[in-house]
Amino acid sequence: MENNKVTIHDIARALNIDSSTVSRALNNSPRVTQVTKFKVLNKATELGYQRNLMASNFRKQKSNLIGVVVPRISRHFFSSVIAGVEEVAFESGYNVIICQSLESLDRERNITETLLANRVDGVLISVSMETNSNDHLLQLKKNGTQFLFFDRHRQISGINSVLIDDFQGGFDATEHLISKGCQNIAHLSGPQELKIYENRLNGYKSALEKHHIKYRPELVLYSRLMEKDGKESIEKLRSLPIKIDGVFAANDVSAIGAMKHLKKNGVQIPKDVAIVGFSNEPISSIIEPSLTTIDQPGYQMGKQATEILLEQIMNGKSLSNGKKIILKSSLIERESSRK
Amino acid sequence: MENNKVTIHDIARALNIDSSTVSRALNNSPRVTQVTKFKVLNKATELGYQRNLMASNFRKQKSNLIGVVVPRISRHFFSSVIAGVEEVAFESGYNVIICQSLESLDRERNITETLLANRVDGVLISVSMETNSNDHLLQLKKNGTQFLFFDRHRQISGINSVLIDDFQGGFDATEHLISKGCQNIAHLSGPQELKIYENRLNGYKSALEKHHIKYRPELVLYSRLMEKDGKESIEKLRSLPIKIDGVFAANDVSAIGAMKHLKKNGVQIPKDVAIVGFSNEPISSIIEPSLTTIDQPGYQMGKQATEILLEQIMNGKSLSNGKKIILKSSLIERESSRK
DNA sequence: CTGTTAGCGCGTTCAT
DNA sequence: ATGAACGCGCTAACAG
Repeated sequence: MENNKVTIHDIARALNIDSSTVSRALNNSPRVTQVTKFKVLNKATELGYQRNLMASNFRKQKSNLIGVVVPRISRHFFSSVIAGVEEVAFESGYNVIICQSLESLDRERNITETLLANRVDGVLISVSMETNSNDHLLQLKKNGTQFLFFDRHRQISGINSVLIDDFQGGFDATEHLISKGCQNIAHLSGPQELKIYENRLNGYKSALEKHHIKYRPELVLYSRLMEKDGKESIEKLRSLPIKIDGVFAANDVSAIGAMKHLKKNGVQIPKDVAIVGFSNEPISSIIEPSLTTIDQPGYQMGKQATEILLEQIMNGKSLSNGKKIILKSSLIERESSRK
Repeated sequence: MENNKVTIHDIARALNIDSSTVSRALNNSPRVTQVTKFKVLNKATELGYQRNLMASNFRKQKSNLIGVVVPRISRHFFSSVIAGVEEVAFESGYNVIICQSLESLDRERNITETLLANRVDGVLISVSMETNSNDHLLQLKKNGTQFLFFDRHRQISGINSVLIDDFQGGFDATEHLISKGCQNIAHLSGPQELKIYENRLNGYKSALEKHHIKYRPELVLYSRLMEKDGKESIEKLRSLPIKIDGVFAANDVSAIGAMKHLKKNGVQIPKDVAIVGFSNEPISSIIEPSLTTIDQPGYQMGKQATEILLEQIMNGKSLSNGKKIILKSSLIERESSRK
């Protein structure tokens, strides 16, 4: 409970040297002799000294903090990304501060404000579903705070992104359904403000075209892809004159909502594979869902994004301008429990 | 790119008042007139002032940071906890810094050191599998840094914990298997250094006793509960003369390893429900695994733990001494795909 | 190699 | 209600 009040001055006083020497010794500066280093280190442990990074960071005008903004940390994709971020950051002596936008633009604005006030050295962000303007992001840019998009990005000149090949993912998902014999394939898409949903939709269209299936706009439903949206979308689809025989959902959450609703109502989608979502829940690989997923390399994405961000921080600027790193996703087909 | 150099002094100068008045105005102190407040606020936005929390925190000797230490953030239980932590912390103006021990004691020590150096106001920790000593935790205590265990705790006098009723969970899981007709139930347990595994094991024993099934020590395997441990445990069990007809795994990861191995080798566990693990993966509720889980309220735990921690921080000390908050888990049985 | 000096930006005395 | 002055703990610049 005793407040740790030991500072470098206390060490200095005890040793009859100057605090700046102590500082240098503790930072292992080459400009101080081994003997004094030794003495200082000893005295430090003797007095129970603990370095005060708050003071050090403040003095150096560097927080050694990087902020990560995600819609919701408990979604496995995002927590995987963060796992990667934390590992790379930790190795480089950075701490990671986590913020959830909870899919709210207001909150996202609030968060960037706080991060700025805390003088974080960099920001990694995957924007919310509501984010349809760039003002808060431009503020980061104007301020000179290094940042980077991952996954859910927006178009801002000069800002790099680490992305997943969403077009290919949408294409693969749709083609997979077609290969299973589906002809009337619905697509649950998200806000077209977000490039990722636009791209997945384009992949869907492209696959249909390749296989000479007519694109029907009424089979594409737009929502914020929450669980209830999946449910409601299924409702709407069932009221159509067309019999849907495959669904491609643009995220896992809506897919879950759709699946639950289908099961609850005992609806059998005729063809074998029904829903394709984007996810990489590890547990899903041991079960037998009628679910094929396009798995996203979240962990890898987190590591890579952080490496780039740290480089930007080092250089005080991005070397590449508005570069997009595209990672591959992989289609994982699982043994279906439907016959 | 222009460095934001605007400080309260710039505002003061522009207004021909003192910086201390500006400081008071910005902090909405009652000891400053409305007129000057107004002028200050206007000038602030005009000059593009941004408060510097680094300086403010340093001056106030308060970081407004709380550190969360988890074994691995990408495990759904932990990311759920963190989601809850972040929400509560954010509302109270605290930032959350995330650290992963990756189940390594060395890393955990390293982390507490960093957190201390960063002068975090409090720490929430769920210890690693390797953690068999308390030195680093006692250091926190000695330092007067408020902290709290959640889930994986250790016994330290005066330190509060938020836990899940592991005894009951183990009991429920085992009794469930018994109700399905299992008689030879194996248990994959973890390091007995950790109370949670000891308690789950005790629940297992207790359920056996209640139903007059003899406890056989050779059916309990101890490991660090990684995927490969699940696999290896199954191997060992198969080499026993006894035919296992049920498995109770003390966590989800080992359960996954076990399941995968069983399926790969086409082993049919005779009875209907085979494995009970601790998890709450949301996606698992729409699929049809031969898996019953004891779901843990991670999100709720995160919120509650944070509330207690913030209270401790407010008071500079814990009001209750070594209190244990016990949350209930719930057994979730899923439609089995085995016949 | 070490000491001296001077802040980083803010909040908090104590005056007035 | 406002100003003057100081210092949080540390590091960087310049001396010597």
